[in-house]
Amino acid sequence: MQRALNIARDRFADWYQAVVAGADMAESSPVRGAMVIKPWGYGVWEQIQAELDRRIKATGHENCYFPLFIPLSFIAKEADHVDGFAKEMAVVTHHRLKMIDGRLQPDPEAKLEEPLVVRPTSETIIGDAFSRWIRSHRDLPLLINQWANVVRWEMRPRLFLRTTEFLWQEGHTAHASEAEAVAETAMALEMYRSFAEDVLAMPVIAGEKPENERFPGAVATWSIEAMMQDGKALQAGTSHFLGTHFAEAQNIKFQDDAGTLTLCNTTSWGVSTRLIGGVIMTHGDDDGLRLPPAIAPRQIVVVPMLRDKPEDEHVMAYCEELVKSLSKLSAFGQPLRVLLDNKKIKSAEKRWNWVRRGAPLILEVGPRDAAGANVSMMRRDDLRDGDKVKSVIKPRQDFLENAVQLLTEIQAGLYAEAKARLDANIKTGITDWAGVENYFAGGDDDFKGWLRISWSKPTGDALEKIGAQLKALKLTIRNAPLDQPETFAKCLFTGAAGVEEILIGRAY
RNA sequence: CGGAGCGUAGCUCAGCCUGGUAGAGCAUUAGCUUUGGGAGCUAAGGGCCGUUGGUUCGAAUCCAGCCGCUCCGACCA
Repeated sequence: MQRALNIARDRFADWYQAVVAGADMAESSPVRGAMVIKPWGYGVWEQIQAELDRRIKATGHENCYFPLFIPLSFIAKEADHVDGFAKEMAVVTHHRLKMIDGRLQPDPEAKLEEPLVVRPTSETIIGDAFSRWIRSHRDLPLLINQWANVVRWEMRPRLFLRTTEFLWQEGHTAHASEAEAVAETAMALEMYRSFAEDVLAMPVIAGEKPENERFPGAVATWSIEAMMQDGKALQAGTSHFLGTHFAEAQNIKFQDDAGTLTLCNTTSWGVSTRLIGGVIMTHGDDDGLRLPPAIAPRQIVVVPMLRDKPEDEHVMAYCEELVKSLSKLSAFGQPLRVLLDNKKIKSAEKRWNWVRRGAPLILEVGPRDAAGANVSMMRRDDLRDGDKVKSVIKPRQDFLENAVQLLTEIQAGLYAEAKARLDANIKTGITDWAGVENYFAGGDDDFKGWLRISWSKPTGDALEKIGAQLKALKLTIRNAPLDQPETFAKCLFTGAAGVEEILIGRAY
């Protein structure tokens, strides 16, 4: 059968790259690990930004912008933070180039007194501002967000999933009490969960990261974890309770109503362009991407079937009117995003381009459709009947009346499909290490999903040991889901009394 | 940074083992045909065969270095 892609999901890594390329979302750049995000990929990011930004503002946060460059000394202030990020830092050491021996290179005369790091995250530079902005309990809570790019010098980049430079949103807040800060962290986590599920149609498990997977410098880290179609986990968003660690390091203090100088409790939380990788690996199929309508830059694409004949004019006029009528409608609280694809390329090619890009609804309109007031409709979420492409002829008026409902159905359908996969592939009931080994035996390519097991939540060296044990099977602890039972089986690792259930699995 | 594989036309790749004038399909351009859907025929354009050096009368092909990409590890949103 002829597919829109020439690689199927059984070669998942190759398939992923084929989808990104086929959907024309991004490409690698001359700089290793840094990607060019192309209009269709960036369009998805703009939808993510727009909707998440609404939610961030609705919960009382304000947007700011902090510098890309951070004085090296700032990073050095929080010891764990240094440990976590030192190995992946881009550093600016000079401010001028000079031609020396015929080669353009940094001018030794123009060496910076203090090197600047390119932000890998902004806790330190925002903390510095917080220490100046906060004086009184009346300045709290301070709720800030920024949309920015960050740089982490990663070893093995993968488009969208792990790039040297990536785009994200980072929330940073300061609070008068620990309880308030923890509540803020929970709020952000819940915002991410609902955003992932309702907007990206990507079901996730929200929970707390174990001690050894925490953000460097955090007291506690929570995450949402999504299951990709190869069974691996993708950490899709994080929320960190930083306690007073950064407040201590950066002197973020306030006078309470009794006049006592007190350290703030701070939080930070973020999601990145990685979400786009998650959407691809959650919803893509062997014909390319399938975009949830809520984030599709174009939800309906109209492809006129032109043949350089006089009736083309009528077809175009009909299509223009159709697009105009559709554009008056609203779905997911926003005006419908409709495109008339009038590029001067072959119609058949247009169709397959939109299939690969994952436009939720593709309408083909030929002379006979135009004459009969019909449209030929393809649903990207339900493209084929066996090997054949399902193209359904519908009266134009019916389509207009049902378009919004249809998009809502597609959104729900993609979620339901992914949710069923997630639920079916979290295995419970394994109670000893031999069972884990046995379950994850066999090839890396086998679909395994995750295990939900009980443990005694060891810390320190005991936890390190478990980490190493898991690592031998390429497993990690993903998180301890928020939703916990009343009673627990014995700890799978130690045999001690269980106190918590955790998810383990392979991850990106 | 370690292990494996790969760099040949815009794209996907063959040719390399066994050295002897640079190939195919798709895409592009032109003409004709076709017209409910990824069309057919004919013709044309398009290559420092990643890069530097070595071996050789002769290198896409053999050898070495370098650069880049992909996969597997270590790192990670």
